[in-house]
Amino acid sequence: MGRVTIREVAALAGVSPSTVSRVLNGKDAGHMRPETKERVLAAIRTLDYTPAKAARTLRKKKTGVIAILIPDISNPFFSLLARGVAAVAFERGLSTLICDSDNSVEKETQYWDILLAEGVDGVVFVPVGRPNEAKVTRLRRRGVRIVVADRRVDGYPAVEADNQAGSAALAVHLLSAGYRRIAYLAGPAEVSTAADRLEGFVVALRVANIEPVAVLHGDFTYQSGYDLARRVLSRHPEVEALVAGNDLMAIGALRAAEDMGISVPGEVGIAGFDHVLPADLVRPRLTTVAVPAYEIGKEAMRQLLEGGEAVEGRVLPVELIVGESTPRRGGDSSGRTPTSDKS
Amino acid sequence: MGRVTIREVAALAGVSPSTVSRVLNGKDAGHMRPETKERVLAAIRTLDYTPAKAARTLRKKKTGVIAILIPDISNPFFSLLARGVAAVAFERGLSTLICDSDNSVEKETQYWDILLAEGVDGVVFVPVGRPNEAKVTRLRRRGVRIVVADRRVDGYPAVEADNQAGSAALAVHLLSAGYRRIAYLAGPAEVSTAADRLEGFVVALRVANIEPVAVLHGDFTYQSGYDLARRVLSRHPEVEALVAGNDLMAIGALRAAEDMGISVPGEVGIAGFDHVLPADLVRPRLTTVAVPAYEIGKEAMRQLLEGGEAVEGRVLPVELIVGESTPRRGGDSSGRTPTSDKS
DNA sequence: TTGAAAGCGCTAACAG
DNA sequence: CTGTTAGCGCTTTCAA
Repeated sequence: MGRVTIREVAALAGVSPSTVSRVLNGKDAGHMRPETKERVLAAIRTLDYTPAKAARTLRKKKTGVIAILIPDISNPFFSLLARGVAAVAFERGLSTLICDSDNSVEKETQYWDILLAEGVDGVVFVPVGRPNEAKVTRLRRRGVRIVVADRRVDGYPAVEADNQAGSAALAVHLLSAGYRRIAYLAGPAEVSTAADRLEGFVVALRVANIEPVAVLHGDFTYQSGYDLARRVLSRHPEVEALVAGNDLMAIGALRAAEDMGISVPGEVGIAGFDHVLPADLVRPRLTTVAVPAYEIGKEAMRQLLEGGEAVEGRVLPVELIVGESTPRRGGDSSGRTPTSDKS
Repeated sequence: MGRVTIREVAALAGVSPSTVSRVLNGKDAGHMRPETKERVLAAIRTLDYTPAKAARTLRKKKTGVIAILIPDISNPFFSLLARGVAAVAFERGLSTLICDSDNSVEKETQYWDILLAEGVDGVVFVPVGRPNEAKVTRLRRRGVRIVVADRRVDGYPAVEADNQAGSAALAVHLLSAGYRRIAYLAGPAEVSTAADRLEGFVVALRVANIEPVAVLHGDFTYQSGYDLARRVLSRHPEVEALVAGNDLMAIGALRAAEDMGISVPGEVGIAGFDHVLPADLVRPRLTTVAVPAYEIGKEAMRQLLEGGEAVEGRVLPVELIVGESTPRRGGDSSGRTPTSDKS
């Protein structure tokens, strides 16, 4: 029942605890008799010894724990990202602590205290909104490295997708498929990801001298996509395509159209962003932009390790996925006929 | 930069470290001068002191960390379950360590070593298959409580859904809707969840003197649902309904039928189990059984805390959700016409 | 090439 | 009611 300690191993091997420690830490490069080392290893095996992490941490002042602070682990995008972080951490022998802030800035703030007490060595951070500077600063002062993922926050190194380029590609695709009257259902204005996607899209349209029919802000949830789509579709019967800030909202929009008796893509085209699993399950298959969530996680973790003082962000490429939800439009640019608008 | 310690707090407050410790641990019930306590609290605030967890752990031999060991965090069912565990742990001031065994018994086994070193106080465990007894026993010997969730494993307390009852309800629904020729696409035979669902279903059919047309085993993934469905649909043109062991497999089956040009629910009905988000996004809406993943997580964590020696399982109720994928069948019981079978 | 000794920061007897 | 003392299990000088 009592834990096996390094002293017992030392005793069994007939050496001192320091020697055992050296073996454990690979500090035996060249200058240790292979025979001694072998005896220690044998003792470790017979006693089934595992070092106590707490003691080691206390001594070294490094926990070997990386925190992943994300808004919602049950969102497949974030869980993929988390897996990416964990994969790289695992390779390096680091543990990961997943902290789910539940889309609440308050809970997120609580977590900063916990992470401080926990003594994590680094944090991969996907903020819910504007992070609590004071709390975060306390960690940074203690030398904890923090990398922001999938967002940008001033003063922090960040790893994100090329949202602007993705949106631009999407816009070009829609334009060349014949869509002109387009409404944009954006994510929260204060999140850089949402803002970038919106801006990339609007700028690309502008090049063709087109303005969106409407721009509404939601919160990246299925429900907000549904609600905004209903609003737009009833107020703007002429709209030809709905572009959402992420896939979840796009799927919500799809259902809204369905519930209003508007056929997709027959009467209105729909596009999303992210390319998360649920989008694959939906019919018509969604036109979207694939964001490498797993890669973002891996890259963020690498940045954490390399710790170059570069506060610049790293931007990963995205890929346009053309589905069935935005087919080429016929010459008709009149939108739905008023009679089909049963808002 | 250097960490603030309990001694510095003590010095500033003009007391001994033990007194500070007492304040920190609420060991001041009645017998401490309020004034002293106030001074300590003030010192803590001015110095912005946070106790070092590692030191505390080393002393108390309790880490305050609960591990959640699950097969796949990007599966919405498990991430919901994990959130349930984390919610209860958070209330009690415990941290949670999410470990993703990636559907691999081997990685799961590795994790037992890590958890041992980490010194977790308890584990909520969703096994991939048959767990490595030896590794798990090491933890248990050291007093680590382990609760199995969403499964049963001999000798462990468990929290699971009433899979048999759910399957029975589903069977009754299908029978009364007029389905007779039913194939069952089960999960892995060695997982109790899959076995219970299958058994509950078959037993309920038997009451009506009916046997399944076929029973095939998959592995709970979308892909296996797809593959098994193709097989069944081409070999058994007479089949009227496909019942899958979980929603992911059911969605796979849906796509398989679609790809084979078989209409759902026109020619064949489909049902699943779990009622996870993606199932909501699919059309036709899936008939399924809602399993309270979040509640299972919460309850498992509670069991961990209560630690009653009850090795009995707690079984949570489920609810039949009737969707559009299994409408009442007309009198025709002839199945699809051979010509529509384009396997 | 190895051992002895001194803590890391905290808590828990045991005194007073 | 509060202080003193002795470690928890490990790593790391410093000596040998």
